[in-house]
Amino acid sequence: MIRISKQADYGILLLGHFAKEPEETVLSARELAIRTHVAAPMASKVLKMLARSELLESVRGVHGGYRLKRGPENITIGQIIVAMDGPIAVTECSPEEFEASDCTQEPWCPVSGSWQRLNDAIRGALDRVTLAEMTCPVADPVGSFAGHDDRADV
Amino acid sequence: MIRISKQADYGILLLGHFAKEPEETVLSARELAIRTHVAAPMASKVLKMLARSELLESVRGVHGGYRLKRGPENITIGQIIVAMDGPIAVTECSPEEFEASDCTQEPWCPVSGSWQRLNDAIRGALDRVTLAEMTCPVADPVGSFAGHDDRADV
DNA sequence: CAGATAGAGGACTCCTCCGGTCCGATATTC
DNA sequence: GAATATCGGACCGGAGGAGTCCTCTATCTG
Repeated sequence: MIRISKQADYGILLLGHFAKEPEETVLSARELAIRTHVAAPMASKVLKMLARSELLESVRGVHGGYRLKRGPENITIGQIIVAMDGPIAVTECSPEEFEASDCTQEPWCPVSGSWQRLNDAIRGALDRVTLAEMTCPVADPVGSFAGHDDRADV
Repeated sequence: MIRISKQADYGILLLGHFAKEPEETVLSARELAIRTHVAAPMASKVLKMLARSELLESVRGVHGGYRLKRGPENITIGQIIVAMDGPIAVTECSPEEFEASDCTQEPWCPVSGSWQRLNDAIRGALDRVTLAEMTCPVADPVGSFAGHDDRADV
């Protein structure tokens, strides 16, 4: 678990292909679907969402398609996930929606306050990686952004 | 998204109640269900899983129940989530299961290598918070483990 | 020893929500 | 105006999570 949705996954994948092209390159949904081996309607759906989130820019009409709105080094994984899946939060009971939520725990919840920090930690991790770094093929693109790698498997 | 399962949530909640008791306290599933307002069968199920993962110790028979196996400062949120939801990984295509996976992307995937680092980052964040810190009511229990809090909302 | 209590382990059902598809409308080019 | 794209929805099927229940075993108590 602790998984992101498949659509967010696709989003990163699709944007990855933009990052490997020269800036300002326009790629159509169909073209991208072929390259990424994602079903065409699905790719289209994901691209639409990314465009609505200001990560991509759409070019309509013949020879249209999508274009990266910012440089790949200015797009973080966190932003992509938010675009696809909505706000990042591991639990429903985030402070922003305490009232609306059906969290029957709140008054007794011994850990209520600390969720926010956990969420922040994860957000931080996701926002410290840019698209450019993700697509950089081999080397150590991000430094040891995990903090410390001396940890064994969780 | 980027959410943990509800059961993991319950797990943290339940363990939180142990952390607030003196060490070695034995609490029955029924008692905990009442305190946490979690349905009894559900609480029982979660406790069983936690016991199997060596986080709790069970005491059978009359006046039985569960007891924390380690001090709350030696139990991390990451461990609890792993116990409830299995290995932490945001995508299916983790290297450990490349062969078995149906990841049709691998050969072309522009981001394959970097997922591991992302996962590590998240694991790190979750393992840097202990149960003891989560239950500490107000203060700043964990320092700014988010790395930097100067970030706005993602 | 017998009965009551509590956990162990699993099977089982319900139902939400994700993944995926499709269609009609609109915009652009030639 | 015909061809090609995106845009914005609605729509559906199924996997898997959430939750329940039942039986078996272990332990304590009277």
